[in-house]
Amino acid sequence: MARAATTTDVFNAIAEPRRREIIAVLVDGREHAVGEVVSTLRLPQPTVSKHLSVLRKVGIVTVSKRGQLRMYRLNPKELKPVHDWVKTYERFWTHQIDKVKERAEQKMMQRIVRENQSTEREE
Amino acid sequence: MARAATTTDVFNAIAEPRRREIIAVLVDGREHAVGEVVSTLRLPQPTVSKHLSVLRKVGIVTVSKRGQLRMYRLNPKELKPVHDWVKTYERFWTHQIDKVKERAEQKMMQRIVRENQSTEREE
DNA sequence: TTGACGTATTCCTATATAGGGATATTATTT
DNA sequence: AAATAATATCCCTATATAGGAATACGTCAA
Repeated sequence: MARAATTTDVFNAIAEPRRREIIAVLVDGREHAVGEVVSTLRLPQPTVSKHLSVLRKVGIVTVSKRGQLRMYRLNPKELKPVHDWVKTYERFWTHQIDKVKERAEQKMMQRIVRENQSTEREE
Repeated sequence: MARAATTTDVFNAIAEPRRREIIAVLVDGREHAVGEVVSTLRLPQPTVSKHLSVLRKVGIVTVSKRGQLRMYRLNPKELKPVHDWVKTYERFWTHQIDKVKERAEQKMMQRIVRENQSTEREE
């Protein structure tokens, strides 16, 4: 079997860096014409249109016609599944600082223990 | 150009649902043999080995030999880039409730405005 | 109507899967 | 050494890109 289509779900859609760049351009929540994205990212227009098509198919963006313009708007709640998934693993690096602290405290304790042992020996 | 390799970065690696399942099996942070993953997910052994290979190449898992076993361990901090990226868009659904309230208030205001306009016309 | 503009679509090619099946590799046991 | 066990790798096929180039499509303006 081949790799799942990019339009299968959000995870596949956002794997492409250019699509994440396009999402970043739309982050202000307002409508943007294709041409705006093209000039902002300096990519060929067909490239942008194709990527926007993928994002639209998975629901990350919505389109509306304004004259001859196609206005794209970010639909950020479609990114929530990704957030929910990765949130499960957040604690691993969030508690990293605590672990560093913990190790520092352990070393401190060991030093104190050594000093006490020395003192005991001296007595 | 073809699609970027699954081993290009974490975003491409986690696009495959089976790989996310494997990550979930390893979430306890302990070492797991390939056979454990195979029996847990009931997937063919070569399939699991191939997916683990992809995860290893992008650093999401680490391997160590224990006799004839290969022990895989999750390296969750490699998922942080995904978390950091999607965190940018978190506010959009976190403040969703506030937005609903906001829209309700706007409608209320508009109703009041309309009522005042009617009153003005009547005067 | 004709032309210009903004955008989508089609055609092309090189590349990379994911899974199935078979087999190679490495370690262990008898 | 031979058999067994755990895992990785190889070969195969169907499928799906992403990007470039050309073109079709829909809308606006003169």
